[in-house]
Amino acid sequence: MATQVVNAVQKLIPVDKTFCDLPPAIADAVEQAALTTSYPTGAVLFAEAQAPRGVFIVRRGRVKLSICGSDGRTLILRIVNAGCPLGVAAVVSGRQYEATAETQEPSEISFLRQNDLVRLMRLHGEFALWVTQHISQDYASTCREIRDLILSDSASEKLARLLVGWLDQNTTSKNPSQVKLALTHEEIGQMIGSSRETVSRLLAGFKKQHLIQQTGSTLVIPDRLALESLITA
Amino acid sequence: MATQVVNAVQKLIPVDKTFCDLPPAIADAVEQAALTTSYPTGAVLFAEAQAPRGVFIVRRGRVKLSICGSDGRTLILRIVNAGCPLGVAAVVSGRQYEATAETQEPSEISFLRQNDLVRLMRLHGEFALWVTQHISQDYASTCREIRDLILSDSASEKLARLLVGWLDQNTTSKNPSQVKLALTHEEIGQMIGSSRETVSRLLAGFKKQHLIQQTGSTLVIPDRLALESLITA
DNA sequence: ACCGGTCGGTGATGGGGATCACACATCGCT
DNA sequence: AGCGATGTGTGATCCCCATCACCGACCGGT
Repeated sequence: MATQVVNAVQKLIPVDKTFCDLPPAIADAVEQAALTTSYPTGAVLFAEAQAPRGVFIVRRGRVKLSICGSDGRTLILRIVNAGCPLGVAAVVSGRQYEATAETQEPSEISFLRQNDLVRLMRLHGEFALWVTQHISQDYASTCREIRDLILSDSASEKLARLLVGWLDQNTTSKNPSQVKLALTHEEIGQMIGSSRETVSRLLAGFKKQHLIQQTGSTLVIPDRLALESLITA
Repeated sequence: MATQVVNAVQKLIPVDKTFCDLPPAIADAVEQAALTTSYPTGAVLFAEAQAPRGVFIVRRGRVKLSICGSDGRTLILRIVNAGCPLGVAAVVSGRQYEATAETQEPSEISFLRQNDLVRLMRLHGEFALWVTQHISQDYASTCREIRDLILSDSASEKLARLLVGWLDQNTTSKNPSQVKLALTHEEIGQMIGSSRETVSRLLAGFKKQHLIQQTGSTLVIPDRLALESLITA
């Protein structure tokens, strides 16, 4: 609820890789202007409706982006991995942060002040393009979110879609039909816009239909197509 | 509505104003690369999931942006007025158009090919910044849309919010509590994610509570605060 | 071991709105 | 006028899911 921005750990951290996939010259310029710090789990980088101070670029870790309705319910927009800038839209448009960003694990995050971002964008069209590409992806992803959440509406469909989406992200794992379950039922509910209980019941139903198996925090999806068949509904 | 349908689609149109609020030098560069044409009502500039060809910049008129769910239902994202670029996210990210754009009245629209857009952005950081600002606004508006549509959910709340939003856009009219109703109930339903019948019933209810009055296609909202009181819900 | 907190399962209940099914109005067209 | 197309009003029905309520499991701290 009333979480506050953690300003505790301000230690400078050397980051090995060049800045994402930017040309070295520009990456250096960005690197010089940015301040990279380390955050513990649960740190709030910025909160919805705050005035923008600058952008955060995730160098390592995972950050949860969420928005909060007037009734107090929460919707998780997406989980952001390393390489992505956060809060760009707010900084560029000068309006307030459009969501709340909270680390989900210890993370290293670069901070770039508003002035520096705009200055660098004006200076390097290439950098501006990079920034724009990321916002574009965010925009596209948000549009998909809208389509999936509003125009579907059986909750089981949304859950199935979420699980299949997780499968797609798991190109890293050796076992491609396996998913590490890093979210609580409540959080899953916040991702698909439904209640904790519904998620519980749906997952139980999926198990009963042998669409998924769960051992500990590991989900196994033996038949991906069966799950996908729920989506066309 | 159809007084005189302009069907000379490929006719070049001289546009009086400089390009939105861009510096003249850049505006000229953009103007040279762009092709401005005239469209009748109902023209589809691009459709969801098409491969991007370029961006469209609305010079005059109104364009409806919508997305379409797997079940065939439609959600109207927003109505875009003059001055706004369309389809930028798709072009910049190289993915498909994220929505469908359709003119709602005879409009003049500039087209800028993908290559030219990227070239101009790379060349003029200022232009890239302008583009980015517009996407940022789109992104913010989409986030608001998500919050309003998913985290609220009484339909009456959404409708009230829509009406109040229309009031805010009407700074032009002499009578500030008056709204021209340019959408059918079906389209209103598509804006708030509910069915035509629900919109009908809700509007009837609002009238019965004297929250709105309707004569022809003109809505009068005598007590804005009363409507707003429905929103906190 | 005791306890407080977070998490997960599951029943019962109720309501909001989608959906179906009409009827009526309006408008443009031939 | 006559006719289709389109938009609107309203009743009846039904079902999904939010919500309330409660219980058991697990985990860390003292």
